[in-house]
Amino acid sequence: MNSAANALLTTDEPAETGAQQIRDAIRDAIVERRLSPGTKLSESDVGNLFNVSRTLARAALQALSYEGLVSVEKNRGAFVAYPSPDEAKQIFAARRLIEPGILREAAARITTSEIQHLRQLLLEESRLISERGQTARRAEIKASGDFHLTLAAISGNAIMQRFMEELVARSSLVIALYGQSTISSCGHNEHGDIVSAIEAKDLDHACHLMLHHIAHIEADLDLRERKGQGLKEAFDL
Amino acid sequence: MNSAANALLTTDEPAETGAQQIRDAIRDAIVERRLSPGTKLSESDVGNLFNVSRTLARAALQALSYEGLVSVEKNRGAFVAYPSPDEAKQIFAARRLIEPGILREAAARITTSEIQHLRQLLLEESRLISERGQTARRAEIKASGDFHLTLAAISGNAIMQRFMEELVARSSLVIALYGQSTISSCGHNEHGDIVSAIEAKDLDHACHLMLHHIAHIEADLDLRERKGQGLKEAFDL
DNA sequence: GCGCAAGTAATCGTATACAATTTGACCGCC
DNA sequence: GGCGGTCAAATTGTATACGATTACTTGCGC
Repeated sequence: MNSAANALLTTDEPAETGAQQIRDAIRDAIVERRLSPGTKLSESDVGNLFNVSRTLARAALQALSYEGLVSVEKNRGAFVAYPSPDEAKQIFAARRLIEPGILREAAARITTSEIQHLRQLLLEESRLISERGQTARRAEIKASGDFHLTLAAISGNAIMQRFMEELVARSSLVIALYGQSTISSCGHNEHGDIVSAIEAKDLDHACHLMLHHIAHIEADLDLRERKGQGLKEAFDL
Repeated sequence: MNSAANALLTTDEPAETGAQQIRDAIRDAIVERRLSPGTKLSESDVGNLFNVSRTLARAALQALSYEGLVSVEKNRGAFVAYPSPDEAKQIFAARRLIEPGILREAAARITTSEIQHLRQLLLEESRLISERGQTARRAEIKASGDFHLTLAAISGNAIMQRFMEELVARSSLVIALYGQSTISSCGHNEHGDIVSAIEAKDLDHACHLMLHHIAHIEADLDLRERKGQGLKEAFDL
């Protein structure tokens, strides 16, 4: 749940308009890899699944297409996005470009209670890593992303926060497609090191660690054209 | 027209699906300040205006709300976004954070023909500045933004390009609301200086100029709560 | 005259219905 | 047997219709 992260400073409007709930549900499913890239998301099917009309299903899918999580092809349907290696590179290039800036901004505004909150997240994350089971894996994936999102939230810039939400979500897709090792966050807890550097007010070091962290994630990818880059829909299930 | 900018490397799908055409039309109107912040955009009115059903009008407005150009209020309607001073600060903070990175990326990949293209844009821009008339003013606003967008396009990162499109569009709204001097781009052609710095391969200087350029735009704003921040809809036309 | 309340008009939220396009299959023809 | 065309099924694109919520107005009571 990123509700923990959002609880910090997002202005939540409890009355969500149906379509948004569906959008969030599908997004969670994609980010947690319950939906594989390339999966067809028919408007009718989505509507039936959530017991709403095609109108709402369509709206939700359109919304997800704006975030780059699903690609809608004219008169053909919506599919869970299947990022190309080039797109993957762009996603991580964008993160390398953005995250140091967010980190600096966040470090300048961070309070002791927020640091505690971050440490809490890290604890939860490491607990999930040690745990077994698919649900734990999914929770871990989400927790790993929540660290970066929380940092963005602390930075106080809602726009950058939204950009990061998109980038983190799409990163999850890329890792699902091209990741090699079982899990994204490698052995050492690089997140913890970053927090420590922030706490020590060593921003340059923190940024350095962040860049390395992103590089490590990217290094775990095998970014080669999958067999059937163009005919990916062949087995879209 | 940013078609000139897009012509560089965006993959355009000529068959746009109705709603997108409307979205683009409204976005252009907002960016060119033919629509004032706070203006009500009723779904029915938009639909009638473009001779389409409310369905498409609604889709277009939803899309624009994702870009932050219109704000839809539940059961009340859609309005041209009325960015608060705080939002305005966040928009420019985001630009300061992002644009240097884009600049570096673009400078690393730029070709001589692209430099020529940029110079062409600058020429067109300065021509518009010297010209009189409202249409020239609107074209100038667009041209000023197109410089930044073209730079993003040259960077080769479609994601960052999209982020910049949103930021530039929203900047236009902010300037419309809080701008003091007649036009955003101040006296000296800072854009030209940036291109020169790029051409000279002096990236640090180019970034420096870019940051100053953004600062200059921001310095021209009077970011104080407008009278009636809350009752802005009182005279929404 | 002012404040409050109920009714009414307008607008959005959602569902359903119809039209257009694509896909896959079947059948005849070469 | 392979190839091309035509037809049917499925899916999306768009429009219309109905229900719900909000804002406005009108009228009554004070």
